[in-house]
Amino acid sequence: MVTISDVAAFAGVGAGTVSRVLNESPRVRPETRARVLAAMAALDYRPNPLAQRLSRGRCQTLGIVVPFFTHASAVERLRGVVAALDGSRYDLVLFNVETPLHRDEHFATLTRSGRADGLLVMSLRPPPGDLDRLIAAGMPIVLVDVRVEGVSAVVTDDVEGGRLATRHLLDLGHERIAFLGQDPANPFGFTASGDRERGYVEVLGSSGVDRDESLTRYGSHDRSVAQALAEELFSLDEPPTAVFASSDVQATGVLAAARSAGLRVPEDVSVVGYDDVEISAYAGLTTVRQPLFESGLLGTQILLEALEGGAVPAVGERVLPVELVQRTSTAAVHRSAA
Amino acid sequence: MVTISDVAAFAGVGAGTVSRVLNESPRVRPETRARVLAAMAALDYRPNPLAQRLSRGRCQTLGIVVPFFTHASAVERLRGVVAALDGSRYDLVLFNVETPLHRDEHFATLTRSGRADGLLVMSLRPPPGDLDRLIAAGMPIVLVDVRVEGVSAVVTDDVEGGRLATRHLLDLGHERIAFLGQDPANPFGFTASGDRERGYVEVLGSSGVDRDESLTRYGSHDRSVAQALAEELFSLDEPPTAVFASSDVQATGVLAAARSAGLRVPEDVSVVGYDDVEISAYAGLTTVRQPLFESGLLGTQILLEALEGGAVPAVGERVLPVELVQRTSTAAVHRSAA
DNA sequence: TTGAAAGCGTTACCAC
DNA sequence: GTGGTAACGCTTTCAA
Repeated sequence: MVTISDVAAFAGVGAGTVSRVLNESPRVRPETRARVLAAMAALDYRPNPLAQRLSRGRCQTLGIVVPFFTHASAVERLRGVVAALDGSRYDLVLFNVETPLHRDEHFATLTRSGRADGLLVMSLRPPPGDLDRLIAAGMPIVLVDVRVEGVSAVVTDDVEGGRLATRHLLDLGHERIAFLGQDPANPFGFTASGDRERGYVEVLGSSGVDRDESLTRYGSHDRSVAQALAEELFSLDEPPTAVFASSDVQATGVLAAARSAGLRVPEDVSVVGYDDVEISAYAGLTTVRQPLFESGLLGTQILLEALEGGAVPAVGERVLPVELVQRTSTAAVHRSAA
Repeated sequence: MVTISDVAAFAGVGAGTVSRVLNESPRVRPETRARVLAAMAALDYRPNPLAQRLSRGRCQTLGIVVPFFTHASAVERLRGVVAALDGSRYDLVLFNVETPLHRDEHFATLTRSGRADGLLVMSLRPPPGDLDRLIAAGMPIVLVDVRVEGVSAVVTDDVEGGRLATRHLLDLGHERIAFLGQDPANPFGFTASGDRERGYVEVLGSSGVDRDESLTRYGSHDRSVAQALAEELFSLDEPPTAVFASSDVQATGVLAAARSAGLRVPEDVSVVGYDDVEISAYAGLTTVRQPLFESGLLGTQILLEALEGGAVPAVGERVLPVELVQRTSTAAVHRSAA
């Protein structure tokens, strides 16, 4: 393994000079630089990243904490992260979270800094103690899809998204609109589904439509779970004429349930999803689009800026827009059915 | 920042002893250990990973090189990788590849070792020069979904997969079977699609069915591209009665094309995919299942073993099984249509 | 069993 | 401009 002092000896200079050449310092005479470069080439020298990192006190790494990274929406966000990192000198290390214990373990190890120079946290609230420790240690942190007082974040307005979906269904004449989402009291403290539900409840209320609590179902993010819940809804004495699912994956579960119940979409039942992931266009799903890719991209860019700037980033919140994307899973309510 | 010598001073021992406690060496008297542990707790000491890595000469990191990591099949493999890494002390750093240039850049930086202690390479052939350099440097490497002489690999038999799909369609009485896949002369040198095509050609031949070259279409992995290609096929004077697509994503494009051409699946046309990703069950797609999750898991386990063992791993090839999964997108050919 | 000290390969400060 | 030389914080060898 050829080291910096080998190069220095070969070129007849000091190690410091080689380092300066390496780091493109202007304080090196051109001829010296040339000699050093020649030596590096001759010896096929590669600086040892480990030594650089220790010496600089930075590990050239961005940590991404993401729950259920295989979910379509998470993958889409990660795509944005990777795009933002492309061409930068930072490595991306992935911390997947499937359980609250997982989350705590990751944050515990991350507070022993040196594993990441900056942190992008998706959808989940870091444990307060660890968060304080990280902030105190000067670790730049950007949140995506979750907000915490005093931390920069890229978010969307989930309540508004819930309103958009519900208003769309009301406009089509639906009144028996089911909501299928995640229990607001989930172990991770995810708030997105609950916020969308709030938008749904709010719009129902302001439209003078009584909310029928029996049309609300909570379950995990699995398609199969959503399908089972939707089958329950469809077998009610007075089934819903429309279902608002708080994610597209769940919405496809609803579509599958409709199919197995012999219901036509959108003739017999309308379905609205949330996210607009890749599968949604294929499924013809009307949905609320949130800019997933952009959220990952922007969050990472903010983080990189903070890292380059050196200073602690100004805390700020960027709100990305949501919009309704109309496809073929929604239509005017079929009055005779009701 | 509290360091190892702070702890040593506090506990009244040498730094070496603290290190031994840290690394669970048995050569520490219990009472000494207790004193050191107390000191660490009192000072809230966290070892600096950067220093540990430099000193040990290992960076506790696994590099994963993966083309198009957002593709469903890649995500599923990554899920296996993450599962295998869960609980290990290794970080996962992700190198996404979208272009041949991308690939070369990643391998070039990786050869300056110190960014990863081991490498898992998916689906693509490392540039020979870099590969030799990496192997010479003693970097453990495991390939998944690709084989290179002299390197450990986890693979499946894609030719056999192609045979399974084709035989299934022949058994159903189809003879005009289209193949929709990737150009064997693609810039990455991906071979999976080409191998599946070989299986297809082979079985057609051995069954005495003439292969109609006009029923072969090549395109990128996008659903929309596959859909367009399938639309071409369906508008032929003598359209195919079945399509074998070399991935499930492409197969769903075929399904969409059938839908837009007014063809019923499977009554008018049968479709077989490949991979068995999550969406396939939802789409009711008959497909050739390959163990994606398992391939990532096993590849990573082999890599970890090599890393723990210290020695260069024995070069070996693990072949995972493929199987036909029958769903509702295939049926006996409708003779009257032909 | 333990302490002292020599690495690990850079960077960065301080003279010259 | 450049060389010499402390750091950086840990692991590990060598004595004791």
